[in-house]
Amino acid sequence: MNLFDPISAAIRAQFPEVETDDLVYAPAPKPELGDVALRTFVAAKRVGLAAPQFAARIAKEVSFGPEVAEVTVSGPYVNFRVDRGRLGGRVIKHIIEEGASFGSGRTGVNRRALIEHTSINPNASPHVGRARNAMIGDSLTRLLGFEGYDVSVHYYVNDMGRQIGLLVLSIEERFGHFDEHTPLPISFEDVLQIYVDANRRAEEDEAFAAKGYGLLAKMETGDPETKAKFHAVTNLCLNGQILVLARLGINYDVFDRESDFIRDPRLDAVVAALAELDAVFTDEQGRLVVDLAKIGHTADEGRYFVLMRANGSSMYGYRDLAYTLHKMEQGADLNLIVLGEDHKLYAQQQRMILEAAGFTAPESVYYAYIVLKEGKMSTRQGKVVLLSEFLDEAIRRAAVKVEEQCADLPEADRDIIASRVAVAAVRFAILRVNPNKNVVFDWESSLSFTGDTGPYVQYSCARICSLLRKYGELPAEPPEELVIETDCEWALCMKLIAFREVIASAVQQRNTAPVAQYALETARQFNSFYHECPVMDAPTEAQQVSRALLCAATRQTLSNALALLGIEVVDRM
RNA sequence: GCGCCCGUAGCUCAGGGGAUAGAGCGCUUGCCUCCGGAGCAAGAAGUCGUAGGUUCGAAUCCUACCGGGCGCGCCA
Repeated sequence: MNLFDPISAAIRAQFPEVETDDLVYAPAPKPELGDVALRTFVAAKRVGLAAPQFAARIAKEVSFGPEVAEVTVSGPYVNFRVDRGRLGGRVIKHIIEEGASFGSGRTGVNRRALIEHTSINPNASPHVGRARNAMIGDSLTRLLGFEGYDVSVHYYVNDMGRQIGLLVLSIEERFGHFDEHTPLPISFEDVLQIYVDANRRAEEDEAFAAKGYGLLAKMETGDPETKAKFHAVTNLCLNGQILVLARLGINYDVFDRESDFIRDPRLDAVVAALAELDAVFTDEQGRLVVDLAKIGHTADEGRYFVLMRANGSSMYGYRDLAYTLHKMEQGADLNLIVLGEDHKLYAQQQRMILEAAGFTAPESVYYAYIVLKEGKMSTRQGKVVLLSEFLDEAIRRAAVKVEEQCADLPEADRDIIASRVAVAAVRFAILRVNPNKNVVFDWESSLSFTGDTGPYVQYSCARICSLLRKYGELPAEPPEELVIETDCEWALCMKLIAFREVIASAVQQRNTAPVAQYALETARQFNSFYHECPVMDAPTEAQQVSRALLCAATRQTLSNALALLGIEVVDRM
């Protein structure tokens, strides 16, 4: 459904050389100028006229249908006054018919997508910086699902590595022997401090650090006892992490363990292909190294990529190649991976290697770090704001507010509302910022419930719910034409229909931040309408129905937008 | 040093070739006998990092510089 198709068709009837895509519509900058503005720059070029001349000819020569009430020219712009009731009616009807899928471009129907995100080291409770990855990944998952993709969410469990080795050592040292079958003597919450201590000690105590590597080497050879210990520790951490993330509504379909990709037979083909190109060699110290210069890398920096250590143990990047091949073998139409911007070069190197060997790499989505005022977060140094603490505080603050607003509701209901509001605040604060920007973490602004926040959008929905409860039943069949007399009703209609373009662009850019921005603008537009236009007390019944329908369509649109951000609406708050 | 990203109001952020650059927070002022004040309306606040260039038109594209973030051979 394209609202201005009739206008475009009329113009093309007169000027056949103009393409539909050349005709760009936007709300007129001021309501006095008209309802819709057409920019003629592109189309004018096509016709071979200067934009102002072309605009004038459109106004004079084209005969428009009943949708258009008035045409005026302002320089290169053609401003239309349209039949608001007719077009608005079409918009509302469309939204109500589409319901929860209003806005979807259905670009993913009958297609499969695989997305990997979060993939935190299973060593401690996640901090809000890591959560940015999870939220972006989860939001993209929802967006792809909305578009019709069958999405599978993968979490790569890095259950190998020196850091896990150090953790295992420390726990064993302090609490004695354990394995996969005896319950660990510690809880998830204890791990962070143990991890911090272990890292500090490894810096000073060389023997300790070496023991960590030793454990890793044993792990790599498949020693069952070591494997059991690693699994015990990583399971504890992973389960704890999953629970925290689930509180934010983030879930996963598949957990892939790094330790399953040691010495993967698929890697032989990759190394053989690289050897064919003379791009892999064993260096003087016995390491297996890729020379990326042989496969298209131009800079000196990052030219060499080590696959295996001299002692024969594999590097993370080597195992990751196998994992990527494993993911690509699933045959999804779209493969995404969400990575911190510190992984950019690494991901490029992986891509180069895979493509040189005749495989394809997933598409990367990057995000910049959330930093503290004091500098960047570091789990190793314990310099973090934990996601669970952040969420706890958000819930605490939301509960206070819900208590005073919804005193009549049972406690269980209030708890649900407080938790949804808290999640809205937390997710919105992070998701609304474009991922390529650093975020300086601030407790106050990210836990605010007023202004440009998730709860503000939720509040707008709750307000509509309340209003529609009082209004009563909406007509089953919305009328073809609405009564739209004020500028703010019309502006709201225009805002609602713009949702589809926002989604299309979000899908294309793999970025849901604009969806958050859109939700804010729409909520603001609605609240403005709400204060200016009474619904129940509108002068005529036709007007009451029109406005009530406009409210319902707004709620649907906001609810769809919030759903993509992983935020649930509430009918009271 | 080289590469990638960012620089817009006091602060946090939108806008990423087109009409007078927009929000929120904070500040000033109105609005609850009125559908929810987690709200609305208005005001003050900007050489869009700097300097060149491309264009009918640049916050937006290009180049250089400045400032910040990230990365650059046996961490993951």
